[in-house]
Amino acid sequence: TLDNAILAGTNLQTTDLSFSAGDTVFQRGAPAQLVYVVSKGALCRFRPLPGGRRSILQFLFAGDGFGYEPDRHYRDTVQALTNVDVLATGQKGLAAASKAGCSEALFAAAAHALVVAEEQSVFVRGRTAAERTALFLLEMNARLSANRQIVLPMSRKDISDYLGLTLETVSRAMNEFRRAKIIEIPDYFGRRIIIRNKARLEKLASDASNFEWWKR
Amino acid sequence: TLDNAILAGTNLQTTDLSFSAGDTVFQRGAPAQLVYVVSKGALCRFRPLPGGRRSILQFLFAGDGFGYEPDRHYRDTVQALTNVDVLATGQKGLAAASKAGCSEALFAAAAHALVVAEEQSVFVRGRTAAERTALFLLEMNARLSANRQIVLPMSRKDISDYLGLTLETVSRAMNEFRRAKIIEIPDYFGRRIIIRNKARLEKLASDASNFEWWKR
DNA sequence: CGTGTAGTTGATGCTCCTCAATTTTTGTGG
DNA sequence: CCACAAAAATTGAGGAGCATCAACTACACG
Repeated sequence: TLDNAILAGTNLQTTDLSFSAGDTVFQRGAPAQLVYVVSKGALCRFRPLPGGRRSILQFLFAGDGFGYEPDRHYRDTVQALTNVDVLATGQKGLAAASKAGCSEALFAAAAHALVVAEEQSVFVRGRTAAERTALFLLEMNARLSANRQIVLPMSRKDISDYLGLTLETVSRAMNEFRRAKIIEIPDYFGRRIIIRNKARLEKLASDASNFEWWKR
Repeated sequence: TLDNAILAGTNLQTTDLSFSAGDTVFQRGAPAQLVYVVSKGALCRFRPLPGGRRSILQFLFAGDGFGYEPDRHYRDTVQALTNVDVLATGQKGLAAASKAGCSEALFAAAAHALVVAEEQSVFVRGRTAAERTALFLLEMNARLSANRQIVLPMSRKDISDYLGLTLETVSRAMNEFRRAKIIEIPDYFGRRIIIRNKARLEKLASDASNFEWWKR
């Protein structure tokens, strides 16, 4: 949301770009040249960890911005989960623009992004696998539900790297929800999900203090 | 560090305040009226969790700022760990000051605070108890070591709430370090600590990608 | 039809949490 | 200064939860 404000406040020249599923938009450590906004599709922003694991910090959907860095280099890697269209513009112009007029809005956006990041770090702690999975489903429901069903753009491994679990544990948690009639997973290829009992899901996720931190 | 910049950029009237060990400076949910900077002593900023547990987001030492909120209410509780002196000023004047001149510096500070929060959330994940404890000791070493020894102002419980572990696990980890001659714990509860083998501590903490994220 | 991929399911073990007892240090009152 | 209680830390035994390893199933692709 910080990146959104940065792009919104500018009337700079932008470029349309497309990536295929699996493409890397940029890698951690590369010189930070562009700032992006998602037009269509889904991506993830992550940090590679020792041992072939990843820590996924954020899933990115239409309207989400990414790629702004206070320093010269990208701190995370961003990869496309599906085919995506993005809007990009250079960082150099942005620095000038921020000095110009819209720095008040920029500060508000940065402060808000900080709040979101802290809330997220609170909620990952000390929670059980079921609680985190329930929270994840509610978050995805809020962001990409269409006529009462969710189509997850990410694999079980992606979810597990986001929640700090293994893909087996995520799979088990989801199928326990299914057996308990809380959700439905129509296809065997388990990406389409229908929430049957949102109240119970919220109860599971609750205890987790504020389970609505992702609402902007 | 966000709060620091906010106070640094202002020439507002400030008040000196003192708190005793254990005092609550403000509670989550209370109307946010003041912004603070620590002059002397140590505090912690935390979120109460269901089950009598806490998630400690930050330990605060001399020079650290806290209490700035984009919204009307404090999102966390802040408690004094030792006797502390703080400097405080009202938030109303700050809003005006930020609109005036120093918003560029404010944005930079907010963006930097965001980076720190994200780095921290990465490092809490997926690490073992020993890795986290090693990281904690290195962080405290960087922040409050005096002639080669650290005097921790916080209890084992505080540390465990910061690292997302139990106090027993923290105690065990520390004493394993002691047995392995990595650190020394002479006396005075377990609060005085001398690092004997910093290299090995860093090796333990490493794997944890960037183990120096706390250096401003 | 095979091959590859993503997901599910099961068995086993390790790490850390829980509960409980003991030791060490601090503080208080005689 | 010493005895006593309270607080903080250490240590141990047992158990819960998740990771790991491994097999198996359904679907997609040529």
